[in-house]
Amino acid sequence: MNLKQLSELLGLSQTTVSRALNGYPEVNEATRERVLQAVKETGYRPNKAAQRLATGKAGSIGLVMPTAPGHQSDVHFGEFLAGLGEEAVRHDFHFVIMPADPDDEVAALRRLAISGNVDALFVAYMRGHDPRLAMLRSLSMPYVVHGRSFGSEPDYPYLDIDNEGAFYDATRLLLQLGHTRFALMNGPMHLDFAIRRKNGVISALAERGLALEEGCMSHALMTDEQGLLAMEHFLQLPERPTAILCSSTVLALGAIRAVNQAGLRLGEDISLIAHDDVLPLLKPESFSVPLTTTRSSLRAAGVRIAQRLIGTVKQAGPFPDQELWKTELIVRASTGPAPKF
Amino acid sequence: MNLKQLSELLGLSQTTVSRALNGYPEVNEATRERVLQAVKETGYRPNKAAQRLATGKAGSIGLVMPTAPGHQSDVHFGEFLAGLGEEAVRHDFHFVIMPADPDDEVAALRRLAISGNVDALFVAYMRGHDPRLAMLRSLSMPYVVHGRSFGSEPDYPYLDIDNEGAFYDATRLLLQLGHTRFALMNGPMHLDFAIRRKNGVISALAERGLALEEGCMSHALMTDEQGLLAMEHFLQLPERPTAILCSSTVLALGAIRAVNQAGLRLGEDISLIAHDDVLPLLKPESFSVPLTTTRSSLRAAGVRIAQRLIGTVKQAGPFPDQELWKTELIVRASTGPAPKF
DNA sequence: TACATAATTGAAAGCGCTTTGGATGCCACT
DNA sequence: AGTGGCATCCAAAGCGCTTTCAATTATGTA
Repeated sequence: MNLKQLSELLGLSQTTVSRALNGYPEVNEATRERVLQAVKETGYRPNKAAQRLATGKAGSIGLVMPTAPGHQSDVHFGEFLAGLGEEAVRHDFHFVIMPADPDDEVAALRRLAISGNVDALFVAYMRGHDPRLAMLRSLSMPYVVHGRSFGSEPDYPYLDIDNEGAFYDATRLLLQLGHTRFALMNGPMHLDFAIRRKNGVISALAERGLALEEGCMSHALMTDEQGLLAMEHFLQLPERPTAILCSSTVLALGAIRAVNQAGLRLGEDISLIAHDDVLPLLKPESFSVPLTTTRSSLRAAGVRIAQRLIGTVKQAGPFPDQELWKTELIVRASTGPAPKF
Repeated sequence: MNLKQLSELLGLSQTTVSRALNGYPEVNEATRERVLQAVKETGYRPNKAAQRLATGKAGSIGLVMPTAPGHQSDVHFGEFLAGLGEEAVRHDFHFVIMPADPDDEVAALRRLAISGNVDALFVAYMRGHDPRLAMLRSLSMPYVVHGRSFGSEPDYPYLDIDNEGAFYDATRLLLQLGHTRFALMNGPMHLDFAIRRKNGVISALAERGLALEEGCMSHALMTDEQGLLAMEHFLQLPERPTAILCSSTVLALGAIRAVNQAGLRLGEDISLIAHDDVLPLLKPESFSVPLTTTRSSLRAAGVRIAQRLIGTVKQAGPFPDQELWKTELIVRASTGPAPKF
């Protein structure tokens, strides 16, 4: 069943039927009723491809999913997607996901944009001086960046959390507890959030005349295995750190295992603060020693970005271009006074 | 730049240019070269919407992502998606993801199918007597089911792992180690894999004249929190089970925490076997007590399903309709002889 | 040389929708 | 009766591609 058939069935023109369906005002209410009734009876659905060709709108937002043989799938990605989805489903939007090799993201993004399959783009996993920004700017397609790109002019639409502030505050808390030996367990070095979190730690330490030793910093994928390895390394240092800052509860999972294996007690021998993306899988409050965290819901960010993206496509009012969310510092049992030596 | 402009530029007809681009044999090689060259220079990309309208093919596979406010995002889902993606990217396919309320999956799937946005469907989270099967059959669109639907005629295309066999084997191993008190920590009751795994346990036990007590079975979302709760419950039973079968390493994570908190030793007081989907996040071999598991890579399943789906759309040879993968039973330290009372 | 055959290319008809630019009829008002 | 304004509706022109059918030229064969 297509428009033509439907309109013949009704004895109307395609024009009128189309207008009736799309809520145009210049159609008689009685006629509209008839059309709607016929749609119900025949089960007519407009052909999306045709609609898209005619209007240029696709009703979808695009994103690139980094993936490759051997590439770790990322829990954080799934959670974020759920947030986007939650909002999209309210507006009858869908996603087009372009899987791409992580080394090929710029090209993949461009391909996605000019594929005509999407109305707007969502971009994540931002890096310092991210080359995608220039490309996006040249694209004349709405987009929102999740995160920011350290070193680039912040004149693009983004939603980010205050990573630097979060880790600054967390570090200050530990300083107040008397800690002087710090270690930072971070995400991959080139990623923006990792850079900012590091800066947050460094600047809080600097205020007390302290520095972050080179060996007290790890950059790795945020898996529990990497957390274990990094912590094992820290624990072997001659001047063992007593205060650990951790970029994810997933890393913390492994880190804590290492702490336990070394026979140390979390919250006493070692204090640890992790950033909590509010993954349903890992609740910091139900760790055996509940975790002190900086919290910001990844999912909520997904919802918000979807709102902005879809809103822009539907031209539903202006949205703030830049949003920076504060995180919450939630103190639980994994932090305590620095041990006395 | 569109086809018309490009063809005028080349002094050729749209027909010839189109054929040159799509690899038709009846075009002069020299001409094809010229066209390809011009494409490179102009950066011409065919409009997908038009292509789709003309051919009816979208170059994409569709899937429904269960999501709702408060709905747990599922690590397993992300991992599976990565597998699909890995294969899709090799064929320049993408996904269209339709987020939908879990209660609305049948309707969402139908909407997706008739939206004309996809060439094939992937379906997961199968339930017993799943109502989606009948719908899919009526659809005349290729699809592959991940899992099966207990109680339905198995005449649909699927890829599944031998859940019953896996848990049968695991249970037998524990029986051989002398265990007599079993508990099963399962996924949501209505899901097919949960039903089959339960059956596997029950039939292995039945061979020894044993039964699975009602209180020794839990059905819940596969998160570590649920694992903790279920295990705490098991440990309070008057006849405490010594052998635990667990539907996911994620559940096991919480379960083990409960075991530790109760001051019991894994592999001695309590033996545990978990099913391992090979999540990069959770490696059973790096648990503090390495986990005995039944293993089958979720990601590999994703790759394979994508192969079948894309292959079918491209009409690249026939594929087996039903595939049932065996799991591996990998013995590590979390299983040991039944304790003597 | 004449004719069948193969190799290349093109014109034009869709694919199913939206939207522009009129029609048409009806009414109120001069 | 003449005019302008409304409310409705429609024919037809795209949107940018693929594909059928046909035309043209080159090649080979009798």
